[in-house]
Amino acid sequence: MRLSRYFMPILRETPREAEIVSHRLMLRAGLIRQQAAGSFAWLPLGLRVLDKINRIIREEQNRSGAIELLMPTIQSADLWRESGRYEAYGKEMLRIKDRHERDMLYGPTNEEMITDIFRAYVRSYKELPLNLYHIQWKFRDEVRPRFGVMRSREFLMKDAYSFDLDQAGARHSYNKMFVAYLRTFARLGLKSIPMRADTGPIGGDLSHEFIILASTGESEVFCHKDYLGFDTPPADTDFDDVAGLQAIVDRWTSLYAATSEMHDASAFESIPADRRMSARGIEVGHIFYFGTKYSAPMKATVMGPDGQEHEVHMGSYGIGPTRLVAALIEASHDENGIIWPEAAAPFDVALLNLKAGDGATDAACADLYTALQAAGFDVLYDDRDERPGAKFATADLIGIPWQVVAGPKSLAEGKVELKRRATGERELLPLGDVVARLRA
RNA sequence: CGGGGCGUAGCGCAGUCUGGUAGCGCAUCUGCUUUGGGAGCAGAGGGUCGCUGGUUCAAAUCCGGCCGCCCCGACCA
Repeated sequence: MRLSRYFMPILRETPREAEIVSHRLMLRAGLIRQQAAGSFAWLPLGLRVLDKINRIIREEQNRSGAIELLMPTIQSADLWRESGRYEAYGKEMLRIKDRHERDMLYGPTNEEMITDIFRAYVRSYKELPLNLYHIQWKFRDEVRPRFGVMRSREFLMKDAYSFDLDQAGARHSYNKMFVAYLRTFARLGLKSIPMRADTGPIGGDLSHEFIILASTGESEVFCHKDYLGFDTPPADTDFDDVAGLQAIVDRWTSLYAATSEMHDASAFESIPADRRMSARGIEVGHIFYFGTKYSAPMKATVMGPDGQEHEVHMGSYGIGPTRLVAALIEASHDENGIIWPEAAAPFDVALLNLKAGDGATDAACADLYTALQAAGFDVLYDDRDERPGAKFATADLIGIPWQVVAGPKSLAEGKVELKRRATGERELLPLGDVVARLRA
């Protein structure tokens, strides 16, 4: 993409409304624009990041056996009356009437609707297990939206819903998502730690929040330091291996880890002092098992091998992609701007033409641009007629992992400079070596 | 929902206390010079001062009502 033809409205100064670093940087780098309290337009650069995140989420959901569909944002109140939540859900639910005065709502979540879809088609235990997910906009009318997309009213959510014949099956479904989440966050360059979460009236141990560590995180977390060294389950993990998955989950839940709400000081104190870690974190995922909470009132049943109808055991599993964008920035930035992990970066390489308009420099950049694209890299080519300083500042701000800097000075020797955004390391290398170096 | 704060040019701000014809920086446009860490000079354009009543000869400024946004707390992915 040629920057001169792109739409990337960066801000030199920080808008007043932004307090936390991710919000400031998202506005400055032209990722989002606020349209109302807790409601944001995703500008081209931000949308690229969101798409990258969604792609990884999809790959890992699919790998675990979950199946994607897409449900509407506007739902009928009738379904929610069936589950009893139309009355139970508070003012966070945005209630709407259509032209016929029918009660509608903008979905804050989709348990009722997915249960309706399930019960309409699934009759037999032989069709289980089943896990259906979608990535769809949600709306929760928060009393006080804040921190940009970290806590907005409209937000994107990947929500998956599992259906099983019994609790043992549901546990395995839960474990699949548990492992898929570990892999998803790891691929985004994040260290996530599953922490026991409140299971509400259901009880049991099947609810975890996935927390990533960031010094500016919203909540205080306490955990055993050894989690930092745990390996991520590999790509070839067998999701049908019940015992194997359980072993992974057991390991990842074997040590103490809790947010302040679930914190047990005495349990924490029993960890050797040098293994204790208290830090700040951001919740990026939440999974839980809730049994027959919806299948019972909504009569979602299947015929079991015993010839009896069984209410299915369900679980739901959420990740907030829009919130993840902010979380990535909170976890990775410096005073100059964003530092994207390669997997989520809007572009792979920023190509800086330090003297646009100069024949030799333009020609060298054009060649590099073509070669990098041919090699499969997403390249943002800064071909604007700007001073070098402005280009460096822009590239640092938007956080593209690699900068290829081409100016008359180095080109005179047939070389360009390669800078790694994360570390600031620079190296001079011959024009022809750039593609190979980036591939390494 | 309780407490606090802020609405003046695209962005960041001054001006409000003490009423008197709306200003600064950045950005934008034109021209020239410049080109390895947010350039210089010269010129230009851009504002119903959030909205609405009122007081006054006169309101960004004083008074009332409303709207929007932000921060802290309670609540949440």
